[in-house]
Amino acid sequence: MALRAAEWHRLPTSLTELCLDTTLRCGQSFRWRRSADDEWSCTLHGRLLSLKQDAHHLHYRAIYPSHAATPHHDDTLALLTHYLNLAPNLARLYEQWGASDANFQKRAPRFAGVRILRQDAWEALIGFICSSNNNISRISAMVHNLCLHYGALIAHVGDTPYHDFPSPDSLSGPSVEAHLRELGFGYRAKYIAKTAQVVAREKGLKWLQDLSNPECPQFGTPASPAGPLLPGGREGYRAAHEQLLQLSGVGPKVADCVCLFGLGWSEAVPVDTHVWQIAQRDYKFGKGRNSSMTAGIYVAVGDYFRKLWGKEAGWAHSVLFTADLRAFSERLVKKEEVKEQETQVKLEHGEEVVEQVEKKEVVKSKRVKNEPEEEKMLVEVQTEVVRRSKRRKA
DNA sequence: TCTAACCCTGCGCG
DNA sequence: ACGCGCAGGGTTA
Repeated sequence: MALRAAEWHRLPTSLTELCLDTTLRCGQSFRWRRSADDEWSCTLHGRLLSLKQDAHHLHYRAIYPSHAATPHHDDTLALLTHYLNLAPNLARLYEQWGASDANFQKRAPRFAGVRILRQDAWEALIGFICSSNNNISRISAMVHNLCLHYGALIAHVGDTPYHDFPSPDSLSGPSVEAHLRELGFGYRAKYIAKTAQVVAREKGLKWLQDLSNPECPQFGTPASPAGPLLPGGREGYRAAHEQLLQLSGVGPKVADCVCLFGLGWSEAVPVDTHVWQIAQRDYKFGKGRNSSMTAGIYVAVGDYFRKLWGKEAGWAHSVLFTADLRAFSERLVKKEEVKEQETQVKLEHGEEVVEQVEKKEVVKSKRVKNEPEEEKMLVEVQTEVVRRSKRRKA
């Protein structure tokens, strides 16, 4: 029987609830590729998934490998709902974060629809090992190479082949490290090879998957409660983070990325140089010469944001992170000249500090060569802050 | 707790 | 043009 061309399906959604263009480019995942003008494709659970979006609908299509028959009961809708994490009401979450944080309220509107994906834990682990001291476009290229050389071919879009993400087993071979070095992975080659071996032979993939938040487990597993939120995060999150640190190439930041993007721990707040800069610029963390990102500071920043935003702190953090990405700099708030008067109250070193803040936003033009095709003037907003602080006893 | 070294690339500057 | 410094979603020893 002749194979029917894969059909497009659709489900209702708004750009406030899900913005594909932002969500798939914001650096939480590295495998989605543009397969057409407004179409994104990626292999997922043994099939090629393509997505596009208009104002009212998300359109999706699944293509299975030619040797595999299209399953009678296609679970693509369930997979998509799980992967895109469509259950939470995002507009409401944005409202909540904005209500407790004026900075979020100010920056988030241009970055609506950023959704935390529920990625496969193993994929997230390897992807974020690649992310150390690296940029998103090279990380994506590296992950793409991993799939090309070690993952099974799933399907083509036009002439472009799409491969699956490689299993721990297939990255455990004796020559993997040398090969990855040839492919330009640098020192990460060793981390990947070593971690693959440990997961494949020693700990097992189940070990990794069992670190998941039981409230939103890996695709296909039932949910159960995860316990109360503590200042440092729920107990299961703390445990997962600690376990991940055993792996080669996994430090605090990468472990938090895996927790947040691959294991469903929404309170995980990965603090990278970028977030650290945000914390210093917008949340009054120390800017002094000697305020480096120590382990203690790392925890303090995470705890601060968990207290500010609550259980979904990692999600809120991702929105602000996205707002600071160079790739999205054309969306920065553009104002001729704004003067604001705000009164902020916050805790610093156990003291309550009342600040009269005057902000002057100065528009600065800057040329960005990063995106050659859109060689246009991008607007960067620089905020000059004049503070008059008054301390009073708590 | 603090530093340098680590792979590789793209950008800005002299 | 070309070389150099520097940073890019850090981690390791």
